[in-house]
Amino acid sequence: MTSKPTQAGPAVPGAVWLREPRPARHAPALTRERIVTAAVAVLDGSGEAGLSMRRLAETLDVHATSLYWHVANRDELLDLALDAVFGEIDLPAAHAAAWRDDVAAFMGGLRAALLAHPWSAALAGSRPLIGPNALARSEFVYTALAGAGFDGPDLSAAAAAVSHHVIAAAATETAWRHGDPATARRALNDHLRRSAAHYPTLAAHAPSLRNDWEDHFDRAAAFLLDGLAAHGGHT
Amino acid sequence: MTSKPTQAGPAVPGAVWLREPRPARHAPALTRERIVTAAVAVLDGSGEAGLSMRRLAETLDVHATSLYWHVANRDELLDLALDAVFGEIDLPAAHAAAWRDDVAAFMGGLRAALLAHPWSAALAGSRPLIGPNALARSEFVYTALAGAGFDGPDLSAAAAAVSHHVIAAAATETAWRHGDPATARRALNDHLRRSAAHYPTLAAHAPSLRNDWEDHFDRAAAFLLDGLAAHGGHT
DNA sequence: TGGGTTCACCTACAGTGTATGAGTAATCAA
DNA sequence: TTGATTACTCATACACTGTAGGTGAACCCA
Repeated sequence: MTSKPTQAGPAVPGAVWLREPRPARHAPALTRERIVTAAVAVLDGSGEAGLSMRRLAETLDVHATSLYWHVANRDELLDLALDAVFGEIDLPAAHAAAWRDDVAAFMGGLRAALLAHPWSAALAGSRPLIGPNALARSEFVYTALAGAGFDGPDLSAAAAAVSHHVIAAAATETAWRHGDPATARRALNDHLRRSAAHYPTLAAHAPSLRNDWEDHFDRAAAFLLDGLAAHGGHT
Repeated sequence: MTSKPTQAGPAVPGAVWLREPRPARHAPALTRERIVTAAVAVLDGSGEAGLSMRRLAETLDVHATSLYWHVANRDELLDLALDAVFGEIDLPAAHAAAWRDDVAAFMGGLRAALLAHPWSAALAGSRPLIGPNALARSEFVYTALAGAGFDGPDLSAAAAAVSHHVIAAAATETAWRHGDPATARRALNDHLRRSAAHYPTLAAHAPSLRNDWEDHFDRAAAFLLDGLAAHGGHT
């Protein structure tokens, strides 16, 4: 009877985080870490659909099935890659005097990391973010908002609102920028022109839309932050 | 030389909306509409990964390649299915006296539609929402917010903030509820317990998290709406 | 030295999206 | 009514996917 991969179990969502990486006895060729960084590189170059186990293995000079010793399946690999992106968010070591600065720093850092890896925002919106790096960043927002006076369900709601806004905005931005950027825009304009009677307000404002993404993001973030400030109590 | 599918072109994102459905001369077996509703049914039953062209064709008593006469490729089919979900949002025919009621109605309707089709929220976050149904709903929010005093870039930023929050919240909710709901939660708790020292605030609040999704959603929505109210000017 | 573990490899399978071309039935022009 | 054209379905085929199962070599500890 051969050895069974007892660690790399079935494909239960979120189960990666219950599993330690294989302990490396003496510098094996493959490591979970090496695999994940290679996966991020492939994802950056070819997007989510462009990551196949065989192609990833090729970049590591290894056969595809060897990856399954270190990673249960492709989906878990995506979890790990995504958490690696969260690891790139760098936050101030100490909290600022004003909670709003902290939250703004988090939003900016998260947005930058997600935009730097265009595949990541869509992924972040579609699965529980419970990797260690994601949790560490969450902790930062939680403490910042707790300092603002939030507590209990309001605290988690506020934190969720902040993350949600950044992730969704980054996902929309990357979605619009992907591939031929003119196409989606032409489709939109075409549609609006043909039925401008139905969408008068939209038609009047769509052209100004989608020009300066960062400005767009900042305005929306300001709305949210002002709303939070009204509830938090503290300044 | 056989006829070429001149309409169903290459896989350019957003290009579905530039293409009319095939004109039905006399009740053909397959219709774009029939395909899309069947696709929604399969998606509802098996999720995004469960939708294959062959399986969809089977439910229509048709061969897989026949679908490509009416739909360019799988990706466009997803675009169409998603827009069909947006079509299920029913909004008040006339605008309410208070803009906030309109926006709240939109948020509730969108959330309900996305949750009714668990595959849809993740999809909505990952592609431009420019289908006719999506645009019609956008128009509603735009006019409501315009009535609140928003204009120019602020208007589109406000509208985006509203949609973003609903989509991201619905995506998170469905992601957590998918499959074995206990697993992600156990992974989170396990992680928090093992390193509670690193995540004190998170550890203190996580248990209360993820219980009442609707309450969670409403609180966050209130934060955003209050923030908008502070900027809009009008009541 | 022997036994057990670690881990990369090979083979194989069922399934995927979709390009291409052939075939059929309905329509239109004459 | 005839012939040509279009609208549409089907069949074949290809390159590629994730991953289960088993094999064998290198290493560790006894």
